[in-house]
Amino acid sequence: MNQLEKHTILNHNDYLSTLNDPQREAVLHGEGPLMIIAGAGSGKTRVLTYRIAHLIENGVDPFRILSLTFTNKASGEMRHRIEGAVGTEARNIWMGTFHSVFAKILRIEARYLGYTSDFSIYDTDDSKSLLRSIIKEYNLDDKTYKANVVFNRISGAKNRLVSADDYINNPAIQADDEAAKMKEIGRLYKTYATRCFQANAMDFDDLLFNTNVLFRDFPDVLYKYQHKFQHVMVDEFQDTNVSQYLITRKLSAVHRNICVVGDDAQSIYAFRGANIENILNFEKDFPDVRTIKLEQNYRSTGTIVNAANSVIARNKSQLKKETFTANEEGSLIDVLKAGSDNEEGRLVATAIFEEKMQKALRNENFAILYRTNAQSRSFEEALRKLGIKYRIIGGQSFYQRKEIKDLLAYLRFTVNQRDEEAFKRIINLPKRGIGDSTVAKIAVAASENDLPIWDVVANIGNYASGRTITPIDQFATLIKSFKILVEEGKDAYEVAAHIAKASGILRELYEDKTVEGLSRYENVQELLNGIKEFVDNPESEDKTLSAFLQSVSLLTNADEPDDNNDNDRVTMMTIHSAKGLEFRNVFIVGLEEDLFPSQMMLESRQDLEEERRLFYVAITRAEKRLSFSYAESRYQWGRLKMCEPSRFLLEVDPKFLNASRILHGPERDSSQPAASSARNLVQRKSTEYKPVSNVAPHIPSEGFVPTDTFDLAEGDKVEHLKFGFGEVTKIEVNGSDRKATVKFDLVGEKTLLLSFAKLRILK
DNA sequence: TTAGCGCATCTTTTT
DNA sequence: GATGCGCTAA
Repeated sequence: MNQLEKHTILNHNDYLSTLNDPQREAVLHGEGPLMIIAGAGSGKTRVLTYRIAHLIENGVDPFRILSLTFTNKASGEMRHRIEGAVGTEARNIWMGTFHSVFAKILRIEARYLGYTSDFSIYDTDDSKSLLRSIIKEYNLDDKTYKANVVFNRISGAKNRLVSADDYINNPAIQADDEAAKMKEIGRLYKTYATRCFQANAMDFDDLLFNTNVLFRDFPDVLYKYQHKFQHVMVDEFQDTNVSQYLITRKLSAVHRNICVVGDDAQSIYAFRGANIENILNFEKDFPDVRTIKLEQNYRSTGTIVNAANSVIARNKSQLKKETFTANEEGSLIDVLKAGSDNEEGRLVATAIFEEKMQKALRNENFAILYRTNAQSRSFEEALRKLGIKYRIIGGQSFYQRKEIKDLLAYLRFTVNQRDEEAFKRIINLPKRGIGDSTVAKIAVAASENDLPIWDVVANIGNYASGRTITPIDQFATLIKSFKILVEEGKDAYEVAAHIAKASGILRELYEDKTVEGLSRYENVQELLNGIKEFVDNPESEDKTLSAFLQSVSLLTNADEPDDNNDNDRVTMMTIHSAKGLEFRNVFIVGLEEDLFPSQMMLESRQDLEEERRLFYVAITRAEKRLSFSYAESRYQWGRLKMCEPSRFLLEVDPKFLNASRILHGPERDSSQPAASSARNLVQRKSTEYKPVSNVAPHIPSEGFVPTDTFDLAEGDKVEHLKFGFGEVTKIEVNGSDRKATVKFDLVGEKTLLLSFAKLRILK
């Protein structure tokens, strides 16, 4: 470290004086286990940053600090801030997400587990696609065995460290599956695991599962890392699952310097196996733990903090914690009520526009938070119309686009010819006349001769004859030529640029002159630029294609290629990805029953508490001003759905709501859903309906009537809040789905889901 | 045997 | 809005 850098180190007085007592105590805590229960906005990241800086100042080698987070965003932010405090030494800290850090370790130790260090990482799409083909091979009904469900069962098992054999031999699990009429899941799990292994591939859960196996079966390896990491820190501890917790516990068993930071009120990943119990178990596993609570909120106004507390207080399971703030009261929470999703978009966009003008704010001061990614559309359109720049985090991320995944599949297959999913993706791309049945034949030949698929492809002449031989042979030659580049030691960019051209991917996209084709071409170019950046970045020590793939497969939405110098944008994202962030003004939108709280969550887990914590997380993102919005109807799958306001609106203590300012825009909505493909437009035309205008705005002051159940019969006369008078022509009951077709005087026939419909029966 | 088209189906959240 | 599946023409 040079003199100048040393100068940037904060001295004790500088930073300690800015902390309150519990914060300072957490920073200065020396050896031994430490648990920090940190409420929202309590300066948690600052404490963690200073703590690490303090350790380094006191002589701890950065190489011997392991700091784990959940998102790339969070770890990038932390690294940046530590660098600000201690200089470039911060780069040496082992810091990253659980998945990226342990992927790195697995890559180093791969041979112990029978993998090579070039192993592929299957993303969720790869996993599901593999499962689909296994389900097909077993001739199981894909209606009962849905890839999604099977995948979730397997994932859940892995997160509890249940191997395929454990799964099959566990009577309780088997009884469970039997009850769900899916007793073959164990077999599917076993085959899935085998196929992943044969493909030299790990899925996301394997990265943690296999780390556990590595540390369990190879004490020497465990010993090495146990001694290496003198200090272990875990951020967002409430979101760790059993698998993650066991890894960190093992790693810190020698030095016992483990510091976990969490807030049980913000645990929102139970669906991924997160286990609040970990917080409770922690005190059992480390009886000498020092527990520090950070309860003062520095982020939000009094109104926001108190409103958040009024919501979370309804949860039964929680640790004792009193969050408070010394900040100003601030303004009340606005409630925006819209007639449709498009109008909701306009109301929010207008509110942003006006607030921006009045208070001279920047776009980046605003965030729109929603429960599901699909909700972003109406806000995009409205913001665009007002000329407000925005960015969307998440959703269909850059790395999930077809053209990107296609090129990445080529790169993956070049590095790892056993990667079955990559193979399936590229064997006939661009079209070279190798169809499904040919691929199936290759697979048969491979399993008959007990060889990897690639061995058959590379020597296709020995296994088949006929017309398909030529294109397969050409494909094999192509891949071999790519491999040679890698072996010659060319860097990731050189290889990738060559592959993009030689594979024909670029040419095919270039010839597609449609708007979509153009943007795909640009996306591929952008990926190549990204690879160039990776290669040119002095921080990446390993510039091989393999290293690039490892880093890129763990990137997701948070790490979109940046639009650089243009950061003044309104941010839109799901509440899940908003955790850890803060914005001056926040809009929580789509506050409708069954959307937020999500219907699925209520049906499958009966867990309203997690949804409520999610609401709590959303509220506490706001610094100065908070708005809620909901729509009375919204398009879903090309259909109009009637909505009830969310019960969560009622759970906020009304004294924090600005009920007098409930906004209601004019309903002159043509409600044309955005049509991206002509094909779907034709399909949608048949269900098109004419909107009705002028619904009397009703103000939810007293509360909302809970959804009624109706005893409808054909021939009943009904009144609908929005469509007027009508007569029921048909009733359909399909499981929990109850649909009524009603012929309205004004708008013709409508099919309504009864749970959503605002219907009144006329006697 | 492959490629292309129309149809049906399913939607939570993330690494 | 997106994706998989099955039918049909070449």
